Amino acid sequence: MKARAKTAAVETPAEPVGTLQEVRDEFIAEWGAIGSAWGINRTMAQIHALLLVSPALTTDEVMEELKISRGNANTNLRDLVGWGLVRSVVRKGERKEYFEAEKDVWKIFGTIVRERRRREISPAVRALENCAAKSEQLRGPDAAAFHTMINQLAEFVRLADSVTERLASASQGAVMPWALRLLK
Amino acid sequence: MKARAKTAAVETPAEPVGTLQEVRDEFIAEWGAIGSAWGINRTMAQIHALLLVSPALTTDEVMEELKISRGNANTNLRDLVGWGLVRSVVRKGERKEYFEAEKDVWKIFGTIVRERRRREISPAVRALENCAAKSEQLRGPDAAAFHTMINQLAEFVRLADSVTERLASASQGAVMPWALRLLK
DNA sequence: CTGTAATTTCAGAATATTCTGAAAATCAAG
DNA sequence: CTTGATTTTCAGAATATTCTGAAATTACAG
Repeated sequence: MKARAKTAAVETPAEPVGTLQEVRDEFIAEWGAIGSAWGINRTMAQIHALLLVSPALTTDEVMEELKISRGNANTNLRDLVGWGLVRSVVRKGERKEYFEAEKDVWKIFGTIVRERRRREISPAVRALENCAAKSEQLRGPDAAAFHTMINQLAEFVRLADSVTERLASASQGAVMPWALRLLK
Repeated sequence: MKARAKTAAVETPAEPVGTLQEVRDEFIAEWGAIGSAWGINRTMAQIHALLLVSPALTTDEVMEELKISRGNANTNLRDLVGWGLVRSVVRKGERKEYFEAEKDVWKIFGTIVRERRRREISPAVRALENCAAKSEQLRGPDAAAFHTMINQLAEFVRLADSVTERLASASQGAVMPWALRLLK
């Protein structure tokens, strides 16, 4: 049960910082909070966190660790697979399905950016360009001001869309020097 | 009521694209949807959209346009002012307060990035660094793997934090060439 | 096939978020 | 002060989201 090194009990004179189990749980809770601040379902983010710091786990192990129902675990694991953040692996000779998270932070970042672009930015671009096109037809002073504003927004979001497209497909090696340049 | 150019009724042989009123409402609905996809309250995003394409409005005008209650309008207007996306202006001789949106898209972008960094990224950095520090103390093979993962995440998020800090305070003139370089 | 483990689905329950409307507080002019 | 316009607050209602648990389905070994 205890995931402590065997020597720990006899020394460690300083204040205890918590067991691996405790720090792991803290991380899972934090990552869940971070996820929900960014529009990702809290449980999904917690499962993701758990898998980031675990070997491949089964649905039952995830249920047990996070104390969640089978339906909840199944749905969110599927969603994570859908995002491309988790893959399911089958071990030969076993019926059960195991789930394993991608652990390369740059790949994780690329996947999230790509998915959010696809699901949220690109539709927004289309919607704004549609409004911009319609406002083009309108005449009158109010329409002119409206048209100007919409066009500025559309142009800006289009630029953001292009930038995220590049970011999503770039590798760490490509992004780092670029980030460092920005940081002076 | 009709915000159409006076000539429109006699020509416009092509299919009508909608009145200014209609396109404006479409834009407000779209911007609301975009906002909620990014973790911003839908009504807040709609009020923001309305103010983006309007002159300064009073609380009552916002209520009327969006068909929302006084409490709702007041709270969300205050939040927008808190974000720095809207300012309240007082006209001499009038008691009522008017609300006016910042209309420079680059300033809007900077404000949003700065606020999200302050409210969401920076706390995440602190939380992760806290976990990283605690995991440092732990011993054992499981702890080592855990520690490695947490450190990679912490380092990555720290980089993201720095980049957004720069982005938030940069002007259009500074960001554009940098974005264009990225786009080849 | 048959039996059983594993997975998926989904109606209703539990939670969380947002909104309303009216009362309370604030403010400024007289 | 007093009055009336304006703004703020917040309890309860309405809505939206997420979760549970068990039944239905699927998949596979024998």
